[in-house]
Amino acid sequence: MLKHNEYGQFCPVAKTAEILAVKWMPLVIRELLSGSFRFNDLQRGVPLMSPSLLSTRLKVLEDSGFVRRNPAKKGRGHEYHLTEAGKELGPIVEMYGDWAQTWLQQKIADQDLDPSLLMWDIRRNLDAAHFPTDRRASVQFELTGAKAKQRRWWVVFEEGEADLCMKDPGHEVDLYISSPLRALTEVWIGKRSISGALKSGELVLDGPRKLVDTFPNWFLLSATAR
Amino acid sequence: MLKHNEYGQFCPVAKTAEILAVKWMPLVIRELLSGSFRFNDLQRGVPLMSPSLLSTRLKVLEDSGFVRRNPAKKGRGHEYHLTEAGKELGPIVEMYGDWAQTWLQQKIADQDLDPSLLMWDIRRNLDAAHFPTDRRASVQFELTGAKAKQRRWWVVFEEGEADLCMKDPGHEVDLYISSPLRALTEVWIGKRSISGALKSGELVLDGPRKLVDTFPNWFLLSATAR
DNA sequence: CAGTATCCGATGCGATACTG
DNA sequence: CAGTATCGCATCGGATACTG
Repeated sequence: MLKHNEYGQFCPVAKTAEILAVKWMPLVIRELLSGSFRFNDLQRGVPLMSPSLLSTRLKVLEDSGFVRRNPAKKGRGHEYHLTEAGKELGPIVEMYGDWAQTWLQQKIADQDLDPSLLMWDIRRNLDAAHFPTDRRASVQFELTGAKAKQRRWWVVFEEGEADLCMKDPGHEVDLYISSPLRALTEVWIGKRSISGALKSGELVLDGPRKLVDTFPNWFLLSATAR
Repeated sequence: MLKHNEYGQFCPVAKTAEILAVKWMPLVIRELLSGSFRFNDLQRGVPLMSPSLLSTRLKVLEDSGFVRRNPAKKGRGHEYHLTEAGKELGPIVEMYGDWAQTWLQQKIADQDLDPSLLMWDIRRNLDAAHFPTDRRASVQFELTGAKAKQRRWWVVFEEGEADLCMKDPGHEVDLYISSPLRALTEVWIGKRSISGALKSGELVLDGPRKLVDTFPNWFLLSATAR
């Protein structure tokens, strides 16, 4: 008997669809490709997916040989890594991004705006190596228009790492960044330019010249925007 | 409220997944890409999909602007054609095929063998222009091992067209082709070579030299095999 | 923290029948 | 021929709670 995700066709397209044309699956793979390998990190990339469902999806990928699950090097739990076959799904997922970027230029829906998802994405792509300081430094984001609890975020650069906090870590802030949630999201995914957002006054950078001017060097945009 | 195929994410990958990560959708698009544009023809490519579901999928594609539906030029009903945006899904679907071809080399399951799907695919890729005859010609396929009712097929070449019949059209047969269903399927999708299948004696061509020798010229393999 | 187990409701989708 | 309408069950998947 045919399982629910099977098509009963020998066509290779159908075989791939049995893996990819399943709810959440492309997003799980996107997360794995983007370098998250702990369960909790993966979850942050798909916050609306229940943990049990994420677990079963990962199991399918593991059983099919596209993900390898190993005991975590540090801490408890496991690490999930794409196998070579799994990594080869990368170009497909990238094309998803490119295609949407080209052909779905409609406005981002309000319900798709998500401060924590945005900040998590941003943090992952910050280039700490190009952040012009050698001591610890702190950047505060303020997403105007977001709910109070998700309005302020702090990124702490330290020893080449960038950590994201939802609570004020208490350090002195070196750079203040303020923007409406929508504007920063649109910049992030490449729908509008940094310079345009600055000119319009929506995106505001407040801090020492050195940090403001180098902003585009260490604030990297999403993969599809680049 | 989020609809069932939506993810609530601004990420372009998620936006494409809302279209493509839906059951049957990649196969419907594959059919549209491969040149079927009548409802019935589309159905022949996804025989296990119910017509009502095919209908709703087509409607989604139409409403999203990836398919255009026009009154049929001949006969009743409509023609479904991909828009430019829809056609741009072609490379993605092709990569599905390539990826499976590279990474899913497991044996074709028995339940995936389907004589009518195979013959329909084959017919669509026959190159009538390279079939070496100027009058009407007839080729009989015998799929040994298939159920009696799907065992024999006839292709009639006439005026540069190739027609597929499940019933003996009564013409004199110019070329007899015989093969186990599995062997012909594997040749078709590129898992094994024509010459290998001939040498092993599984694929047998019986007819005038001219037709036998030119077989690879007009019997074209699936897109992913090429 | 890193997942699993359980529950239950919504709905996706397959089957069948029907209609212009 | 070219689809639509209806029905009903299976299952998908979201929510919650729980455990090592």
